Amino acid sequence: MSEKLSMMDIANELGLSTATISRVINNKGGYSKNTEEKVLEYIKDKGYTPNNSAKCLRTNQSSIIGIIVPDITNEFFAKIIRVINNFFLQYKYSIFICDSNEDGEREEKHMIELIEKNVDGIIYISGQTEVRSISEKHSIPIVYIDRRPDKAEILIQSDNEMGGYLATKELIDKGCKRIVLLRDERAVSPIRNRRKGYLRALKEHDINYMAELEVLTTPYYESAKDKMTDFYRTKIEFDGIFATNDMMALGSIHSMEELGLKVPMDVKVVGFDNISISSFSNPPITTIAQDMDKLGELAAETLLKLLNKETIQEKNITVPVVLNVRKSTYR
Amino acid sequence: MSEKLSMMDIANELGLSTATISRVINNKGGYSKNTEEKVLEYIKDKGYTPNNSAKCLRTNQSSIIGIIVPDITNEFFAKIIRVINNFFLQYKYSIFICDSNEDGEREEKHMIELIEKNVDGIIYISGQTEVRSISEKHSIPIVYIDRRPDKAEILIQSDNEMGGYLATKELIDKGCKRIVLLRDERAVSPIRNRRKGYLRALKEHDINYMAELEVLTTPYYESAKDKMTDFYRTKIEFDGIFATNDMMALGSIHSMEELGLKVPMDVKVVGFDNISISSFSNPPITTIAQDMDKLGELAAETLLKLLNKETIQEKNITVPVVLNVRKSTYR
DNA sequence: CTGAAAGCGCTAACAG
DNA sequence: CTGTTAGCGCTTTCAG
Repeated sequence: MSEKLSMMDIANELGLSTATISRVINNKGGYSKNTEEKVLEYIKDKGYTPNNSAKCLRTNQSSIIGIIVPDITNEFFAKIIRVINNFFLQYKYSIFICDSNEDGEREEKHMIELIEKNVDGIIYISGQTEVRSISEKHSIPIVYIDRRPDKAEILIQSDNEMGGYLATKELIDKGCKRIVLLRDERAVSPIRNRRKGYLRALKEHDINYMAELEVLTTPYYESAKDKMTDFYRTKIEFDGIFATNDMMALGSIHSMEELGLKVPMDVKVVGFDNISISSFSNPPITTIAQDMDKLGELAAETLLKLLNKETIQEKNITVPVVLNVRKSTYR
Repeated sequence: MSEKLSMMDIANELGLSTATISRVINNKGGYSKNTEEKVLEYIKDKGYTPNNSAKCLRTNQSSIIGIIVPDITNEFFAKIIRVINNFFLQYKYSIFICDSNEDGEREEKHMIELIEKNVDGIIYISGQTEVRSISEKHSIPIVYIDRRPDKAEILIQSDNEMGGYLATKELIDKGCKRIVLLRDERAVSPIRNRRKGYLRALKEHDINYMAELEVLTTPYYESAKDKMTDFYRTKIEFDGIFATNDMMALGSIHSMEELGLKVPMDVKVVGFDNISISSFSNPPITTIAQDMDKLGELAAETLLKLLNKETIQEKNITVPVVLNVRKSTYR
């Protein structure tokens, strides 16, 4: 209880100066074994904790890393956060998580918040197509994951093109000829690249791209389901669906089932992300697995290098993806 | 770029004092319309952001709320975080999230971290049975959610007893006589209470409690699945399973299926939490829905009251739960 | 090995 | 309506 202890209190109590206390706490050396013990013991006994604000004000180093994510509720992002958190824990950095709720305005507010908090660096997973320039006025190291804003300096992302390719190829290999691309309507870079992979796979197998097979939706279960139901009613023929994320894939599967079609017999489906639902659903969904651990780890490592003023040669790191074949594409 | 602007810079540039700048920024009144405009414009133009460390050092108010959660990757906790975050956003508080990874030691470290950061208050979802006493040495308002540590002052929790009761009653109503309690092996308070509800439902329906029908496991999919498979091999008869969370329920369903039993025909299953997987799995799982929104909201409101030095009469708030009947308990 | 003292950026009491 | 000033708790330079 009572008031929080300060170094001054300790110094007075022990007949030392704050300088010495500070030295011991940060073990900078230059004090006797005896003083060290005295100080350490006192601290432990009374439960002293340094005042981070004062420290930060003085040193201009907060030892805090900010992370901006579009949706903390999304397992994909939550996993990345966890990895980053674990990584920085060893280096005595704290993580400040900002959930932007897929809202661009809020992202900017969080950006300001992070600057006010004097964070030493930022890992930025943007929900937006373009990131505004606040960051330019302040020279904080930023590493981007997944979404590429126009002026991203350093970007870690999955090999989305390859993912799109593998997903589409899987459908083609399993006999699909008319493959719906059920995609996030936002033209963010991962989606653009997945689409490129889709196109490449079609081309390689001499299947013509048909614009009417491209269905746009917000990236959620409900809207994907509704959109596929609408699409089905247009009577445009199709025998496969490549959805740009797993929740959308699941939505499309449930839509098919409600319409009386069987997955994978009548329609085959591939998703993207490999969130846990994809393996627990019925049928389990064939999907492109992103390596969240690697994504987070690389972002963290890169940011750490930046913080240590090391130079980064690879400003654009791509993490491989893997096709997980499950029941939704069985023959 | 360049160095961060300070109030001093602005004051010099505009021929004012830092006091005036400060007053304008915090709109404390007592300045001319003219100065106000000048200052505000300058700030906007140059992109000044106050230094939170300095402010905090001076005022002893960080405007930060700390949240300690056992697992950020768990949808249940993620949803609560989101609600709390949204709530405090309106009140100009930032949220500092600490993921303890269900690790007691780390919880304590986070506690210290939060104190160092001078957080104004803490919302604490502990993974541990008992919370150590660090918090006692520092008088920070704490609101607990879900898990009750021994000395919790203020606790917000679901009506776990009722949940256990409703879950068990549902199984009994659907004809089950020998109901397995597949429970988290840790004796944390929500689990104890769910168990109490289980016992009450049995008693009310004149079914004897049988210790051999109580199966303990860690609260994850894999271990629950394995434990149920082991249990099945003991040949102890059972026709229903009440699992204390949804992932465990799902694990038990998959175990049953691998063993050749049909859910809900041969065995009926009820889970707890109502995470999204429970509605997307096959079969969809009957479960007890916790009201995460309410839980988070109440915790946030209560903490805010504490911060404003209002007195709390209700130190123990219970949030109702609801039974969601789905396919896993159809007759 | 240790201490004195300045100063990080801000707020608030006081003075005008 | 505005300025002066002290000081929050810490680190660091300089002096001893």
